[in-house]
Amino acid sequence: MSQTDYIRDCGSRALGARLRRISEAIDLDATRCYALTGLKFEQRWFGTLNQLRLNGRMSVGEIAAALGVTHVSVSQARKSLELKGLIAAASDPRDGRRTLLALTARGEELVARLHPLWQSFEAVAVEIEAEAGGVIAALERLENSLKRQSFEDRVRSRFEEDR
Amino acid sequence: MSQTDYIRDCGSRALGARLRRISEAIDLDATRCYALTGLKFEQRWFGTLNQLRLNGRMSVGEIAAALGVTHVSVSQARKSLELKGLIAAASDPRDGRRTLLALTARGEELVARLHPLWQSFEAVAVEIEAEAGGVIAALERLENSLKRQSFEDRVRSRFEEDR
DNA sequence: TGCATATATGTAGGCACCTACGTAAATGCC
DNA sequence: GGCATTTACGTAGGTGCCTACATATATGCA
Repeated sequence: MSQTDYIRDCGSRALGARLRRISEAIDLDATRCYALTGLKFEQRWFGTLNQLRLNGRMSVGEIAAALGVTHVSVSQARKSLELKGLIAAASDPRDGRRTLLALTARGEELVARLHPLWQSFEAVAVEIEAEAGGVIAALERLENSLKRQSFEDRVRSRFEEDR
Repeated sequence: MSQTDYIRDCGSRALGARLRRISEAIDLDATRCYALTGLKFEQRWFGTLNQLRLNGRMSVGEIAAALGVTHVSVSQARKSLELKGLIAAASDPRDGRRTLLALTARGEELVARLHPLWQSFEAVAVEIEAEAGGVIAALERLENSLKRQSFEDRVRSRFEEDR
């Protein structure tokens, strides 16, 4: 059985593993690209920095929602961003539960410096999408399918039906 | 900017992050499904166990190649599998560098027990592919594009061209 | 006003992979 | 046969996310 057959034939893990592998390949390449700028940059910073660049001050939860990740993920990235002096955090005066994040001057500088590279990333993503045709649309359809009925739900009905 | 726009517009991280997120969602659901069997199962075990089920004794490198992951990944999964007595490892008499892995009787048992669930996974993956239409094909096209020219390469030419 | 419930986010530990590095065995060439 | 190079895989540390749990603040209702 070739790898393609393995992947086609073997269910959730095959699909999940494949998605992850492509994701990791892209991320790794991007990490190498940051080296072009001579900067030490953590991939996970991008989402948060970009949101703050676009929208200014935002709460942890808002950033998480915009990125489609958990607040924990943002909370954790935020720690290292603060350590590097790229963002500042403050409690929201209107709601003591919220933590507002904003770019520091240093963060603004870094973002400005990285912007050309980010534009290259974007252009390449567009290029690949054009070349591979319909990837984003396919992923959207996949997401919608899973939203309609989760993987777990589907397996449960089949598995319990078969027993 | 809505999340969809964010994802469409923002390059490598957007695509990479999306792939990862879907992957994680599927993996998490699958983890929950293992609970149906009352077994404690690590997702990363599936690939190796399945390969050994299909092919019998295999080396670390062979499994890694079949799964499309690094040997390190297999080497690490193997450790926990051995701890659980599911596989046995032995040096290959024909090549002292190679480590051959095989299912133990206990491993065979577990695999037999999980097989119905794995079949449900497979059926659901097929169902989703039918519903979402062309996901596997799109991923293949994406993989082929990246194989033809890596993300890094593409960014490099654009970035250095722009400077 | 008080209390039950909801919301926001931080901490801890875990997951499944990766790269970098290291060591041993095998191969190939002189 | 000896040595340079290649191959195989193990170890160490890291990445970027997750769930579970916990704590504090806000909201809504009696």
